[in-house]
Amino acid sequence: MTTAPQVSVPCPIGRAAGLLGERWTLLILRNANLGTTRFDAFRAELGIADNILSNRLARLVEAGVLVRVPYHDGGRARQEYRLTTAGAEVLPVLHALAVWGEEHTKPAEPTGSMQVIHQRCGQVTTPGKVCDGCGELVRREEEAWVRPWLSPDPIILASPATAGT
Amino acid sequence: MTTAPQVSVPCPIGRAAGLLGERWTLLILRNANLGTTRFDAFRAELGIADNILSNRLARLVEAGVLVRVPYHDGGRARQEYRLTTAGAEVLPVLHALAVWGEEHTKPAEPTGSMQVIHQRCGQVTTPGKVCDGCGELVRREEEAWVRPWLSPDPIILASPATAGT
DNA sequence: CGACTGGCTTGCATTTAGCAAGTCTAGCCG
DNA sequence: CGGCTAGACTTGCTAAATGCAAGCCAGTCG
Repeated sequence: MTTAPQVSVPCPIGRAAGLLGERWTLLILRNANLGTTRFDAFRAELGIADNILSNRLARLVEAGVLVRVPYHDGGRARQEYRLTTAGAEVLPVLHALAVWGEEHTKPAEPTGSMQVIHQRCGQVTTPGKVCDGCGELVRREEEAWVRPWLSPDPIILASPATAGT
Repeated sequence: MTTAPQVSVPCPIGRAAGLLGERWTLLILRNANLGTTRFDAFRAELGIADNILSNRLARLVEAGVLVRVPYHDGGRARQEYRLTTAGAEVLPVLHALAVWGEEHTKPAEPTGSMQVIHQRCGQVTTPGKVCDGCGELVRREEEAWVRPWLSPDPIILASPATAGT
């Protein structure tokens, strides 16, 4: 495992990087925060190999970042990977990466850039901060992302699986 | 290269993760932000293999996150790797990781946890936020980290290499 | 009953990472 | 002046991790 040896070092940054810094993990969590839950959907969206996706999902479940929830799809048992609270709380990391990436890296070909929208007031705002439009704290349930290279429609962030579910 | 294929995808998170999410990179940047500049020092602090360190430093220089500055040490030419502005700006990512790691991961053996101190008022504060003690914005030059498993002394964050240097 | 789909596991081939040892430059020591 | 040492790397080789392709199994559709 790539960065896993670091998972129990004394530095919290080292531990977080040891788990989240493995290849694909941050991308999986990004998509999970945007509502992806199924194995196939992750595979299709990320272009990740099956065995690695399987491995990563297992590790994230083990780490308590995702939960595996069986559900029924027309009578058939299927699995869903839902965010836990810990998974939902990687959001600040994603925000920080989004800001840094927007500022310091360039896409291969110019595309409209990602935007975070405060659904309550409808304004575009800086990721991870108080709303630029209305000055209020942007709550997770009120936050949506626009990723114009995929679709012009905003995507509201997924809510974590509640303890009872 | 581990995550490098992602460096020019349209999503800024993907691009940032493609560069910063490579193994060791976040740890190198963490230490660089704490003042490490020399090859040997990174090697000793991280326990990273020479060839990989060499490779990562080269990639970070290429990405504009670090600059290689030759300097004189008693008449001998040495290299120093200094943060650029882009390198200094990964700080929010480190803050987010520190908070998440502190909250959702456990060290192998209990140690005093990492603390961020606002030097101006001397208070411990939450990483990446307005000072919990005095309510003012914590500027980078006023921020110090205490990492008690290494030393009880606070370490003031390194300032990036100025354009002229 | 055969095909199909979602969610995986298995088997290699290819990349990376990790370790050890070697190189090169340049002071410093006696 | 010859040998020694230190910093900053390369080079070679082994051990993991990644990627691709194929296979499997349960259930549902036609």
